[in-house]
Amino acid sequence: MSVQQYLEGKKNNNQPLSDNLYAKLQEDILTGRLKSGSKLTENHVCEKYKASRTPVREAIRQLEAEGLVQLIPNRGAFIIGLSERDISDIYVMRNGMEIQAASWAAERITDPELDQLTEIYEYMVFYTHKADIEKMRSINAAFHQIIYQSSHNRILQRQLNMFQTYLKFAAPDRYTPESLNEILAEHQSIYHAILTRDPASSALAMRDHLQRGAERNSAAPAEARAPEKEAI
Amino acid sequence: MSVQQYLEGKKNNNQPLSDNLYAKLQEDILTGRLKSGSKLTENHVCEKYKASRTPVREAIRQLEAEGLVQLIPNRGAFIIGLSERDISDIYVMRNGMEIQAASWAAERITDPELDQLTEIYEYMVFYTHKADIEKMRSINAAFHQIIYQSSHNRILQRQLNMFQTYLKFAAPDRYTPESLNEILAEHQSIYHAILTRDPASSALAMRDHLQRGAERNSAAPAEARAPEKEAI
DNA sequence: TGGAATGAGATTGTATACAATTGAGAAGGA
DNA sequence: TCCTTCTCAATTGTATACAATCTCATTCCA
Repeated sequence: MSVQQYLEGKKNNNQPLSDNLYAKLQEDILTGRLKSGSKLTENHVCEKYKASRTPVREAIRQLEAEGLVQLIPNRGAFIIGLSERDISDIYVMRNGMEIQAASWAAERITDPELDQLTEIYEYMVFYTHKADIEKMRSINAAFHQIIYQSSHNRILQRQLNMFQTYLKFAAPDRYTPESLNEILAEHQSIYHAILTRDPASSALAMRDHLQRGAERNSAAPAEARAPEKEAI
Repeated sequence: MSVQQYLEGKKNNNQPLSDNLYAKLQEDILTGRLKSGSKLTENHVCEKYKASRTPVREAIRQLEAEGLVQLIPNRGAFIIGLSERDISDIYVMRNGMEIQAASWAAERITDPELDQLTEIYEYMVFYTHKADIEKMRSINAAFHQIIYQSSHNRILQRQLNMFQTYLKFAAPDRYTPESLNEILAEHQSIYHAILTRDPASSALAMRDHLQRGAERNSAAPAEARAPEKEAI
C-alpha cells in the first residue's frame, strides 16, 4: 500500500463493496447519529441506506462482531455505541497496545515499510512547518498506522486501527499550532528508535508520546471534545 | 448468566442461531482442519455444513471481522488462521490485557458477580481436591471469564474471550495433577484481591499467575502442545 | 378487574433466483 | 511461440420470496 493511500485513509484490507454500508453504519453509531439502545430494524436500514436486506444483514453482523451492536436471535439488532467510560477505557487499552506495537515494529519492520515510515515522517516535517492542522490529522493517523502494520501482528493492528477510528469520530484529538512542533519532536524520537531497530527505545518514546498527548488533550477545554453521547 | 452456564462454556452474548455455523467454521480454522491460505468457496461451505448461502455468507463476514479470514471483493474468502508466531504474540497481548482486566474487575465488580466468582472459586477448590483435570479446564476458563465480565469493559471482555477460544483450540494448557494445587493457590490470591477490591494486588496476583502458567506450559514437552499448523 | 389464551401484523431467519464479476482456456493473429 | 482477445463456466453480489418467530393488542373467562 502506498503512502498516498495511507494519507487518504484507505484501510489495507481489501474490503468488499458492501462495506461502504458497514462503514456508514459504523460512523453513524460512533458519531451518535444512531443512538445507543435504539433498534436497527433491517427494513428501516434498507430504506435509509438504499440497499436490500442481504447486504444490510451482513453489515450488521460485522458490527456485531465488533461489539457496536448486540444481536438477539429473532429479535433484532440493538445499538450499543460507546459511553464516556468506554472511551476513557479505550485510551488505557490503546496506550498499552501502541507501546507494544512500537516495540514489535522496531524488531520486525521490513525495509519497504521503513521507507514508507520515512516518507510519512518527511511529510510530517513539511506540514508541521506549514502548520496545516487538517493535513497533520491524516498524517498523524498514517504514521501510527504504518507502525501498527510494521508490528506484523494482525490482531494488534486490527484492534489499533479500530481504536483509531473510534477515537477519530468519538473523541478527536485537539491540535493547536504550538502542539504540532511538540508532536513532531515526539514522533522524531519514535521514528529514530524504529530506524535504529531499538525496541526498548521505541516503546519508551511511544509511551512518552502518548503520555504527552493525553496531557495535551486533557488541557483542552471540554467543548472542543466530541459531543456527549448517552450510554444505556 | 449462571455459573452453570459458564461451566458449560456458553458465551454471554445471545448469539443468533446461525452462529453455530460461525462457531463450527471458527473451530475448524483454529484446529487447522481448514488450512491457512485455502479458499472458502460459499457453495462448498453450504454443502459441508448443510446451510444455504445467506447464513454462510453471514458467518464468513463475522470471521472476516475477527480476522480469521480475508475477504477479497468478487473473489471470495481466504482462510488466514493462526501461525506459531501469532500464538506467541497472543500470549503477550493476552497477559497485558488480563492484568488490566484483573485490575478493573477489582474496582468494578458487582455484588452478584462477586457471588458468582465465589461460587466458581468453591467449585475450583472441590475439583482440585478431586484432581479432575477435564473439569478443571472448564472451571479455569469460567474463573477467568467472570473476571473479564467484571472488568465491565466490553471490548476487553470480547478480546479476552476470543483469545481464550483461540488458545483452547490452538494451544491448550497442559495440566498435571501436581500443577492443580499451584494453580489453585494462584487463583486464591486473585480471588482474595478482588474480594477485597484491591486493584493493585489483583493485577499483581494475575501477573504472577500468568507468569507461572507460562513456565508450566514451556516446561511441558512439545508433543503435548497442539499440532503444528502451517502459516502462509 | 386481572390475567391467560389467541390471532394478526411486523420482523427476523433461510432459501433461491437473478445480475455482475472473475478466471481459465480456446481461438486467432503476428 | 508468444501475446491478445474472446467466450463461457464458476463464483460472488444483490434482490426477493417464503418460513419461523416475536410483539402486542384483543378477546375471553374466572
